[in-house]
Amino acid sequence: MTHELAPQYQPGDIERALYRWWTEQDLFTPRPGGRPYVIMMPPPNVTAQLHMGHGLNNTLQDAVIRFERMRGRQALWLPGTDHAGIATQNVVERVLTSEGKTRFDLGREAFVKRVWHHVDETGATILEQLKAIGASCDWGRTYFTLDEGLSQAVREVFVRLYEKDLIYRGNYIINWCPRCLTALSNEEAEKEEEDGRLWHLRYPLDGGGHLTVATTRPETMLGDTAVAVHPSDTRYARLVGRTLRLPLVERDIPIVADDAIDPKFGTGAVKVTPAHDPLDFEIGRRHGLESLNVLTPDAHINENAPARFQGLTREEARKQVVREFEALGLLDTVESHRHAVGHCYRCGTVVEPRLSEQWFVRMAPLAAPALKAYRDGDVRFIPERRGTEYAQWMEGIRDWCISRQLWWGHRIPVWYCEAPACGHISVSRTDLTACLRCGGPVRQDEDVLDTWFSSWLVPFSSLGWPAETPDLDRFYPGHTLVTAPEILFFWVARMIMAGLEFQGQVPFHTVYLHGTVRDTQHRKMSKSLGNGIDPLEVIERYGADALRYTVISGMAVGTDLILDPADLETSFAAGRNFANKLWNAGRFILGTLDGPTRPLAGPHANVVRPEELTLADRWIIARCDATVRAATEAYEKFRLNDAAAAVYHFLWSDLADWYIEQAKPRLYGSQPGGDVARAVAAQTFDVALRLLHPVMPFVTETLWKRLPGRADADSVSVAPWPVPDDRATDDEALAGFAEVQLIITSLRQLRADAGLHPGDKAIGSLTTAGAAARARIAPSLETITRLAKVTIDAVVVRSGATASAGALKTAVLPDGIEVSIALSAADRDRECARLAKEEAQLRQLVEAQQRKLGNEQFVARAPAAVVEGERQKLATWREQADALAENRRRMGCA
RNA sequence: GGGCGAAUAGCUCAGUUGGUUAGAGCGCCUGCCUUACACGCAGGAUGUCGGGGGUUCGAGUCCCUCUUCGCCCA
Repeated sequence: MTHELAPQYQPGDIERALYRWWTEQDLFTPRPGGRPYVIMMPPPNVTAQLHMGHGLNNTLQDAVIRFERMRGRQALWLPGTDHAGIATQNVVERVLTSEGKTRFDLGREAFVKRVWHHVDETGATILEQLKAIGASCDWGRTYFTLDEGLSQAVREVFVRLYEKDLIYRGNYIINWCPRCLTALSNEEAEKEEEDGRLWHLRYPLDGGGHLTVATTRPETMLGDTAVAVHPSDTRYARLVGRTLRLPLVERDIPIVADDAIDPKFGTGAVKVTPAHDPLDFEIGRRHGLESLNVLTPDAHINENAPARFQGLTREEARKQVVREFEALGLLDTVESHRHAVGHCYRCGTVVEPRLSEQWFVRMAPLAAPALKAYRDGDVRFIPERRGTEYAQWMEGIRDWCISRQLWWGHRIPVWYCEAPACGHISVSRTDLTACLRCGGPVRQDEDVLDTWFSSWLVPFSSLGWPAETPDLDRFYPGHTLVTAPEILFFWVARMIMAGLEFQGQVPFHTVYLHGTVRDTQHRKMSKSLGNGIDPLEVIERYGADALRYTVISGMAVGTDLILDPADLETSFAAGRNFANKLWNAGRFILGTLDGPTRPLAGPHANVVRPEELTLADRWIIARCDATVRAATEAYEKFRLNDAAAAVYHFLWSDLADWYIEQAKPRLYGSQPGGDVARAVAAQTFDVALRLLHPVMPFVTETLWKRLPGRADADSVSVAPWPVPDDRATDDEALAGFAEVQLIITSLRQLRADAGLHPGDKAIGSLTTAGAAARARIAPSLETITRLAKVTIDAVVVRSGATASAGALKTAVLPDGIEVSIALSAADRDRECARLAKEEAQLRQLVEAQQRKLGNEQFVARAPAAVVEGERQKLATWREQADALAENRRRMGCA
């Protein structure tokens, strides 16, 4: 069997074939039986290419779903793709630009056709790429947000909300991207702190003098229709109601008093531009001011401004306005000023607040139940603090601008009557050709809906809603959502609202928001910075398991994942090395087996009886059981890094470094008890493979399938999850083998300190203070001498007379155990110095401990068990220190 | 401006309700191709737990304060 396995694990040979086998066996379709467990994949953009963010997000989801699948749940991980309105339209428009065309050259119909063509060609790419990392999705249920059914869901929701008066159309200030030429929601305009300036501009008063206003955006003064001050501001009280002459434009504008003005900001007098600022818009409404739009959709000055400004960009206009104020002597001071500026989340362009007619969702009625669900504990966040962000957002909820001036997406299901006297607005689940009121000709709204307006429905639209399907019945509500914190408001919060509104239940109970992938300078990985890592390249070089291990072990709850794009070796070698270690441990264990092993438990005739187990057997079984408990608890708490670390330590340190090495003579076959050692090795390895499978599915499956007794169709991905076994708990074995390990390690230290060549056997001795310790350790003498490469004849109870004098290098262990190796005379002085140093360290500890125990307060107030523990420590250290002193005396140290 | 979080070895992070001599992985140093693995084995070095103050018998852990960094909202 062994000859089939190469000495080094070659993931490339194995992964692709194994993934195909998994899907052929249909292992990722929910298996009837257990309770459902559903994870909705955050649908990637249909045109996206896999990046580390996807790699991280989907690895975490896969680990969770594989864990639950093995625990016997009907595990559904539902994949899909998002049509991503702006992003996808941008992609295709860029292609057109390279052909020297615009979407307007093609016209709407041809353009949309072109986008579909592009999506059909490239759409499946990212899902195919997810297969490379091992994603165990149910591909048979894959959806696309523009599919017929999901589009029907969008219409259903639009109509229902409209009929409940939760969708309305209105003229408001929205965030406008002058590059994408569309409205954005508040969430899509990302605020960033920037160094700007505050210009103080003088506006002449009628009848002489002037009023100074402060602004961060001088160019908007072209659209000013008032200046506002706070009503209680005594500096300006007498000016309210008077008129100013707006410079450059030469328009008369009033001075109004409004509570919204902050008297402490700037001069306390604020220019009011209702068409270009949300606050100013409200002020304008209250005072009946005109809203004068001075910008074109692509942010150039329009015909409402004086001719010399028309056609300038907003940046050019700003300079020009400031120049002219300066020339007129109307520029007061200019100070630097930090402020938040909105940027388009798709293209980064500075957004323009713009007065425009759009469709909105009235959010307050939807937010109230969503907030209550959180407060009631129906939905929880990991880490918890994200919940407070969620609650804050819900409390300050603002209406959602859902119309987009794009062509790619769900067209708004609204038809305007063109009959002159009617003007009715028809909203419909089906396409209309006639007005619902008068039967006259209709024209459909030109705009499409925000992509998130379909994403927020995914937890049920992907299951067939609005149709009543078995899937909806079976898989709604789901359980866990694993996603990035960036889309907490965009997506997660809105899904909760939609779930409550349309299904009456939250769509999932746990939201795990993981960190962000960053480079070593803690910058977010991005295409534009060029600091990204290509997951497919990592998989090519290190294997999918290595990628997954690195990502999971670096991803503690609440932290970011730091990777070095310039040094993949540093980031990913650990995972590759671990896979290889596992491979070789498996290679060795499998090589020792020539058939099924004896069972360790159960009502079998050939079951291994407890008295057949050696100390090492009992120890590894107990360690294995402890690892089952630790790993299971960690997975349950989404502490996947802890789960990975627990199994890593068990496999590498406990099983490979200690158990296999200890058991080698028995495993090789010639020694008695070989069948027991083989049974213990094979079965603890089996458990470890199952525990690790959610993290490293490929290598674990490959090895697990080769264990004896497996049928061809068996897969670890649906093997039962290991359960803790109280009979395996064995504190005596844990302590007993730990003592043996300490003795071996101490002897190795003595060897290394003495500069012995690793190949040479040292002459040593092992003494105890009493007979009990001697009896305990004696059975492990073979293990000790073999693993420490020391010749020791017997464990001896020390007495004054037997204390050996001369050039011995000695280590003093707890419980009166001393180990020694023979030392050449030349090394004696060095050894004396080392002993003196060690003793001094112990004496310090003893002193500190005596102070602690001499403190009456401590003895009186600390729990008795703690005090007793501290007494034990003092005794041990004192004993060790005394023994070291005795050694120095024996060796004749100065 | 409001709210929240973080600061522990060179790096990335653990450290559960205060109670071993503060740990792991990687990196580093030394010696080894010991027939599963050099993607390995054995050994080693490294921390005023961000600064200051306080509570306590006892503080990396709790409280206050300062500094720095990050996140969310305005």
